[in-house]
Amino acid sequence: MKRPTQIDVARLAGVSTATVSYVVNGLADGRVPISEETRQRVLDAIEQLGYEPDARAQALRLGHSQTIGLILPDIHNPHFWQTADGVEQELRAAGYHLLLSSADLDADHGKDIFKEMSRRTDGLILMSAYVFQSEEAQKILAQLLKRRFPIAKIGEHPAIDCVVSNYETATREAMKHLLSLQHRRIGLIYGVRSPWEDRETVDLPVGSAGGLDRLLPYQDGLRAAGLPVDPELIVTCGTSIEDGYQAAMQLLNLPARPTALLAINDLLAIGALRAATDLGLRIPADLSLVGYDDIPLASYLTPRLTTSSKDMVRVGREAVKMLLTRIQDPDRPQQKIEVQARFIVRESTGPAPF
Amino acid sequence: MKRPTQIDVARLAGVSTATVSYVVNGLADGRVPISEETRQRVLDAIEQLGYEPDARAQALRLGHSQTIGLILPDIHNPHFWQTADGVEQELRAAGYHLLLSSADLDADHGKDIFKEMSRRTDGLILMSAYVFQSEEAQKILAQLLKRRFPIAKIGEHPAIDCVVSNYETATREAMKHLLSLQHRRIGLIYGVRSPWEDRETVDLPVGSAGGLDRLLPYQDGLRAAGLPVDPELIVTCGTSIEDGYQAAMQLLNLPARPTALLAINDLLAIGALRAATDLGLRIPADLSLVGYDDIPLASYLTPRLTTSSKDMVRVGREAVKMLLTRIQDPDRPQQKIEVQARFIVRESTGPAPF
DNA sequence: TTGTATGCGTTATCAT
DNA sequence: ATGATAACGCATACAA
Repeated sequence: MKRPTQIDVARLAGVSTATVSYVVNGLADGRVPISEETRQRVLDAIEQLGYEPDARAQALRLGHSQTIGLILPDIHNPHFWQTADGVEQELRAAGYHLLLSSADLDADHGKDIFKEMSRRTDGLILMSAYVFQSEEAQKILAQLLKRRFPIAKIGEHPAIDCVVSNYETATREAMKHLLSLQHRRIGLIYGVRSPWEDRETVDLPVGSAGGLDRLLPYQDGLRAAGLPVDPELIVTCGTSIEDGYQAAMQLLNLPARPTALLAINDLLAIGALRAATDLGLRIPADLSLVGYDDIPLASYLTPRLTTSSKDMVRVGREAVKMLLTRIQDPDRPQQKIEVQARFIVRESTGPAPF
Repeated sequence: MKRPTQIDVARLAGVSTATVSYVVNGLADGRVPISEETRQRVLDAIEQLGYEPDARAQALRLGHSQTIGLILPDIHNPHFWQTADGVEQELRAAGYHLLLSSADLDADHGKDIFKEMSRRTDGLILMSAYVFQSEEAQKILAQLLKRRFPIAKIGEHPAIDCVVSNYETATREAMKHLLSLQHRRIGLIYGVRSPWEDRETVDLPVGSAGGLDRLLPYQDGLRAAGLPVDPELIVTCGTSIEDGYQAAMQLLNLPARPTALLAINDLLAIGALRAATDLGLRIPADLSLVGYDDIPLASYLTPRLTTSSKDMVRVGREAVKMLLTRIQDPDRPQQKIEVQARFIVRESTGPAPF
């Protein structure tokens, strides 16, 4: 009653395992050296036994498993789910399978994920994440690269195929937008801290994962307008809705209350929106709010959220394409694709109150 | 420059591959028949070469891959992400890996997903989905069961370990709630249609996947209160936010406008909320709205959404536990776990307007 | 047109 | 304490 193998089929059909393999694989090279009669016999045996080739054995023999790995920085954020969505779609279209893992909560085990994933897949799609900043992880990554293990990264990287899409330009536009609306005190909800980070007090993260693509242009925008960068207006917090709520509460209870809030992602913005409502503040009349990521909900909220969009589904798809071509041709020069982000003005921003 | 194998390590350390295997595996049976000296030598060689055991070969040899598959009915719905989240967490804790696939868009290929997943994993977690209603799929499922391939299902099933959690009771409560608030015309946004279904006009789906656990109690509730079941008040649609929006628009433009709306999930409810807002209707003053699933956002919306919660993260975890015990002991009698859903009254429901 | 034999990288059983 | 070696299930080069 256990899984039948090629041998079982061969026995039942009265042929050799090679023949079984031939008919199963449709006879690789164009040539079809199998008589219709035995073919049928084998097919019948397969049908009768319910034979399915063992993917593990195939993987060993063939040297690949048609599986690629995706490591998400934070499985709770819809932003990343959209990416996963795109990745899954494109992979499936290409006949590949998706091994999914999340890195959150797993600071120390980051390197293990890394190892484990690379051991069981034909390629990896990485996203900028804290996990990869550890020395351990970097070492493993270097090793994979040396071995030319196929990797594509979502987010900038000097030595890896990558699809980059950051919020620098979009943030500049957002600041211009806010500034032109006469906002002078603009708060930043800088939700970049993962739960596990609290333990080991990590320094400010690098790359867009750390939200620097939003933090820096924010500061620049202020300075360019001759405004001070008030540290009081930047609150660093976690990435959940509740974090956004708390951060906004803190900001909105400041003696000199900001008239606009930049939340580093839409989830945080939703928390902020709730906080504003709870404080009796009307948006955008009393407070302007801008988010990031343009999650599907953003345009259905009341008010519809002003935000920036990265089209992560597209980013996910591009990453897959990139990875697949890399697998196909390991010698190809390093690739880099840019997916433009765009700033979208909707209803949550308006003129500063007097 | 390619992946080093046991043989490479053995050569470099001047030992046999068996010895390498011994030190890598920490010497299985308690007994440790390896001298500290060679041990070090092997370890050094491993370090130097950056050797990692090949998971594919291990899988073949060991007969398992520490990987389980999860098939999501609709990757776009946060409800299912939560499930995946729980599954991923629990799996990781148990040292397993997650092969993820989505069934949406893939009516015809449903059976293929099925096959492919079972070929490469040690077990499967299924959710109620249309895909499995096809005869093809049923046949494959039957075969897997006969072969005693480990499967756990999220949603009722007569012959499979399952964790069930439906909305029957919750819906009854919701109806009672609405009725006691004097609502007499209650609309149902019945978002159960997948995009691909349009092609082949499928009959009404079975099981909670089809939302019957909400439809039936809804009708019963009405009848029990002596109210008619007006087909006009039930609009069947897709599962996206936009679908919810459109459905609500249709309902709210009825000559005899309903005073309350039941949306089969929170996404639809959010669409409905937007529609109400666009029509100048206030919630809950002019219209009561109840959703399902209690997605994280639900309690941050304005108004906070009255909904029902299934705790899908928990469901996901339970499913994994179930599957893992099944793998460990294939002879165990069929299991079934119920996870209670609860109806949560928040701010989107109130007394019917006059 | 089909069968034989070999190897993919491991682990585990037997020797030594 | 360690080394040969036989599977695991499959795909293929080569023979027949």
